[in-house]
Amino acid sequence: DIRSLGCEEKRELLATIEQAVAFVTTMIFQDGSSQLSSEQVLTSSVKGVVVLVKNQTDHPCPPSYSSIDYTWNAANENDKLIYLKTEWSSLWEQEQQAHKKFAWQVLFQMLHCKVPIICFNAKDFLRTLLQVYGNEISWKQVADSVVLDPRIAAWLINPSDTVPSFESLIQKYFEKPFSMGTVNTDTGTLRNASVSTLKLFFLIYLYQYQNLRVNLEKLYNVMRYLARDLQVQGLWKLFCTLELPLIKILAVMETHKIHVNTQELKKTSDILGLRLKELEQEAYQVAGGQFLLTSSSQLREVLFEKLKLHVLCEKVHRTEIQQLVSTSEVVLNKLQDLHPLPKIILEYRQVHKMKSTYVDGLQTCIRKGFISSTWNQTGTVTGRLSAKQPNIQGISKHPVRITKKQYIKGKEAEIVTISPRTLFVSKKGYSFLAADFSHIELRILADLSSEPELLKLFQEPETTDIFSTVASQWKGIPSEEVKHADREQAKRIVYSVVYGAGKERLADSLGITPLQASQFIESFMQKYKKVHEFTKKTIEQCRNKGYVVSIMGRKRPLVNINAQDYKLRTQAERQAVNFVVQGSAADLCKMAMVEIFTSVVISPTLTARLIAQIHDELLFEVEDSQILEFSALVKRTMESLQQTTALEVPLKV
DNA sequence: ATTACGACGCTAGG
DNA sequence: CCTAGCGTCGT
Repeated sequence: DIRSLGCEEKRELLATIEQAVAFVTTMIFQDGSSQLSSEQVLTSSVKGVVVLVKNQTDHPCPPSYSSIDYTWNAANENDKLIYLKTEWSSLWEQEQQAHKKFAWQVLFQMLHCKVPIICFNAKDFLRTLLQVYGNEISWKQVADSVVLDPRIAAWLINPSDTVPSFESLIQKYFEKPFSMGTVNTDTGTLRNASVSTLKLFFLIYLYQYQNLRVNLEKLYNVMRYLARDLQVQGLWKLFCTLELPLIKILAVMETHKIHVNTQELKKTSDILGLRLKELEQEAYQVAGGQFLLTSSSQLREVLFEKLKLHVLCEKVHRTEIQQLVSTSEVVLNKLQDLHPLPKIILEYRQVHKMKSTYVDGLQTCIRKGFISSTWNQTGTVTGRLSAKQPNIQGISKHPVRITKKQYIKGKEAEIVTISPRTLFVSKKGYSFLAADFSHIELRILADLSSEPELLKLFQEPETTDIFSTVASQWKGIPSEEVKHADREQAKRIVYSVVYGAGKERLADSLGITPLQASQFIESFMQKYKKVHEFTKKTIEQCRNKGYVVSIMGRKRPLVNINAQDYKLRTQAERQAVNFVVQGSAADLCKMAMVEIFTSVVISPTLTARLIAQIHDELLFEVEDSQILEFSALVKRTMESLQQTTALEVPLKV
C-alpha cells in the first residue's frame, strides 16, 4: 500500500518501476471483487488498483519463439505487488492529496515507460484512470502506453468466444481448473478463532491480496501463452498494430460525453405517444375489434384467421422457428392493397420503434444531460465493433413524418419531421464531422475477386452512381434508361452477394419468388464471373483449412463447413464469404481509426475527438476553427489506406 | 399472484 | 451475413 511508504521507499518504488519488464494489473471494486471475477459488477465503484510489477528479465513480453519457459512459475520473489487507492473520502486533508499525487506519479510512470501493462479488460482500466485523474491529464497522455489485454487475444484466436472469462482462460491454458478462492470463502473458520477484530480484518486483507497476487501471476502466464498462440497463428501483428491501439481509442471515446437535447426529447416523446394512440384507434376501427398492436401473434390472428388475407396472396414469408405466417414488413407491404390494416400497422411499428428505442430508450441512457456509449471490442465474430447503452451504431438515419393535429390553435394540421440524429448536439464552438468510406464492402469485393468490370467501375472517375452503373451494365441497358427500381434491385443483389445471402433471403428482401431470386443471382454471377470464382475459392479454402481469413489476417473458424447437414453447411458457406468481406471492411475502418488517432496525438494543436464509429463511418467532434484542416487530414488518411493495404481498388471518402 | 428469464418476432444500423 | 434493443408469451 503506497500510503504506508516513507519518502525513501517511494523513491525506491519508482526506481523499481523504471526497471520493470512488465506490469500486471487489475482494478479492485468496493465489494472486494476485481476485474478477474467472472461477474463484473458495474454497480460497484472502483476502490483502487493493484499492480504486480514483474522485475525478472527472464520473461520479456512480447516473448520470442525460442526462449519461453512454459512451466508454472508462480511465486516470484522479485515481483512486487503494489496497491494504489483511487478513491478518497475527501481531498481536503493534505495527506490524502499527497497520496493521490503519488499514486498518479506511479501510474504516470507506468503508462509512459513503454513497458507492457497486462490487464484483463484493459479498456475499463484506462477509462477509469482517465476519469479519476481527468483533471491532471489530457486524453492524449494515455496514447503512448502499451497495454496488453488477454481477453482480446483470446477473442482474436477464436472470435466465436465472444466473452472469454478469466476463469475460462485459466482452464484452457492450465488444463486443470483452479479453485478461484474469493474473499469470503474462509471467514467462517476465522470468525470461530479467538482473534481480535483488527487482526481478523488484517487476515482477510492479507488473504485477499495474496489470492490476487496468485491470480495476477496466472494472468501474466496466460498472456504469455496467448502471445505465443497469436504468433503461431499469424495474428500477432493484427493484435499489436490494430486491436491493442484500439483499446486506448475506445477508452478515450467512452470518457467523452455527448450532449442530448432533453427538452426536444420530451416533446417528441409526447408527439409520438399521441400519434400511437390515434393509430391504435384507427386499427381497432378497420379490424373490427381491439387487440394488442405490439403483439405479432395477435396481429397474425387478426390478419390471417379473422380476415384471411394471406389466401389472396401467394408465397408469403414464414417465421424462422415456428414456421408461422410472418407479419413482417415485406408481408405487410404485399397486403397493403387488400385491406387498410397493414398500412396502419406499418406506420404504428415505425412510430413505436422511434418512440421506444430512439426517444424513450435514449432517455434511460442519459446521465446529467449527456450520453456515452459502451464499446465492445470482442462482441462480434467478424471483427466489427459493437456499441450499447445507447447503441449509437443503430440510430435511425431517416426521419419520420408525423401529422400533428392542433386542436387548440386555429391551425388544422402541422407536419413534424423527427430525425433522432438531430437530438445529439455538439459542444459550443465545436461541430460534428462525419467521414464515411463510400461503398467500402463493394470495393473490397472488387479487390478480392479482381473482377475487371467491377474494378473498372471504381477506377474510372466518371462513375457517379455505382448502383445505377451496375444496373445498366448487368441488364445491358443504357445508363439514361435505368429506373429507380432497377437501381434498387441492383443494390439489393450486390449486397446479397456481399452478405453471402441465399436465394430465400434475397427473395424476401425483393418480394419475389426464390426461383426468380436464384435466376437474378445466376445472371449476376454470369456477368461478373470473377466474383463467382471468389466465392467458390473462399469456400474451398475454408473447407481445407477450417477457417477463413480477412485482408489483415483476421480469422474465423467455421466448423460446419464440412457438415453433412445441408442447411448447416450452406450457412457456413455464406458465413465464410461474408466474413472475408465484412471482416476486411472492419479491418480497414479500424486502421483508419488508429491512424487518425495517432495523427491527432502527435499534433500539438489538433483537438478533434472521435465520438463514434458506425462501421464505415467515423464521427468526430471538431473545434470549428480546425474543421478544414482536420477534415482534409481525415480524408487523406482514410483514402491512403489503399496504398497501406495494397488494394487494387481506390478508396473514396 | 407476482416476478424472472429464455425463446421468439420484428426492425434499426451496417 | 452480424449487431442492439424493444416487445410478447410461456414457463
